[in-house]
Amino acid sequence: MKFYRSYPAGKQVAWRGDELSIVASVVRGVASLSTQMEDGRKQMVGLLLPSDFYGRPGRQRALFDRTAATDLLLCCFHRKPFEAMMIATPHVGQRLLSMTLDELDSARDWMVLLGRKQARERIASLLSLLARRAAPHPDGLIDLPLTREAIADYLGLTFETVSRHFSHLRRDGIIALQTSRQFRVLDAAALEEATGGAFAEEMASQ
Amino acid sequence: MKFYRSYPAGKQVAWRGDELSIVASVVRGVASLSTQMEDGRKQMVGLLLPSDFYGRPGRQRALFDRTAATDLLLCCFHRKPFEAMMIATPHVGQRLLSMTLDELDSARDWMVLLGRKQARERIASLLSLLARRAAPHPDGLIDLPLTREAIADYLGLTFETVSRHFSHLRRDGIIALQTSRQFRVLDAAALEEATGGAFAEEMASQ
DNA sequence: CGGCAGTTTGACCAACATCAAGTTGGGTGG
DNA sequence: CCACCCAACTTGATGTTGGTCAAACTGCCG
Repeated sequence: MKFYRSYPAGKQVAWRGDELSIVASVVRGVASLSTQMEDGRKQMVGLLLPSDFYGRPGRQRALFDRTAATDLLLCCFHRKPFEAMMIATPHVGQRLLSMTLDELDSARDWMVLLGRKQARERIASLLSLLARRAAPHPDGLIDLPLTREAIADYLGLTFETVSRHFSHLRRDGIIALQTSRQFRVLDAAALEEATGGAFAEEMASQ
Repeated sequence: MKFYRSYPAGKQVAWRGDELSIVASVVRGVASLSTQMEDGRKQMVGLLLPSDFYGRPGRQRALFDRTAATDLLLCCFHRKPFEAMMIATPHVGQRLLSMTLDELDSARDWMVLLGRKQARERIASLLSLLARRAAPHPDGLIDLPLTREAIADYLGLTFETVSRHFSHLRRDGIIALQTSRQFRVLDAAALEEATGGAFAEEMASQ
């Protein structure tokens, strides 16, 4: 019933409007959810890191594009049997409800970022998020699983603005860039300060 | 087990961090979910219209402020017994999961609006949303349940920008403003055009 | 050694924010 | 009943942030 699928970095996993025949959870790698407007403007609406779930029990068609941001390994279930299992074993549904509510809170946090934060704050927020969620290498180096363009699409900016503010944060001594895709936090307090305020979600467990 | 509570327009129903002892659904009126950053920047992250549910089964504390945008009537349940009922009758949980997934899709649509749409498109999108969801008066007049400032907080703009673009849409013959809190759609096609693209959510049922 | 995608940086520009007057309209008290 | 008040709204002048356009740089792959 359970099976694995892998996708190379950059590969589109599913398109908006596709039949949603499977649900899945991320085992390794990073996937993104995004939409594109007719004129090409693009907005990422979710970033799926290892352990995150993706799927829409009870829905026929995908509303957003799914892309493998890095090499990606998914643990998949066919949707129909999964839905049957949800009905048979209620606590699966309860667990899924709880995860969905958390995702909703994250989405709302992101709305604050997109609606009110400045470019520098948005980038600091993303770096802070990655520093918390991504497993750092032993030397404190953290992989950036996204290109400048993908970051821009996530933060509602252009890739030029993203690049500029990476440079600013580097010049300010807050982060160091090893390559353009790996960074290190030099001054965690200053980074936190630069985010413009914690996410509401972080208070959830308190 | 079920009881009703009403609040006058403008009244804060609950604050971020409050004990979440009840869950509720909106019977009449409009409520908003919002956060405020330390420096006062405010972002609304959800608008609750009649029939919408609010509450977080399984969560202790509210992460967002809740305010009555208009006079508001809520149908409330104490959280603990409600949670017990969810466990006892699984289809309540399934229904709630489905509603939460829809809300997540709406939130993601709003992220596109906040991240990528221009001021005029944001306002057209909100008017289009209200035209679809709010019951119009027999003569096609639609109530605006929000002040310019609340609209600005929802759309990630300032109230001046909101006011200016209302005027533009009026001058363009797309809408008419009866008072500043009631409008009529004069050219539905042009309004749709001005939104910059449909919400993904609208495709859900297809 | 190209070639090319991804990135950086600069110069300029446009959209929206900010600051600053006015205007409207409903409500209150004289 | 009118005068006043005040919050909500409108409109204008100016400033700032981030977008756009353009050019060069890096590093990886064939």
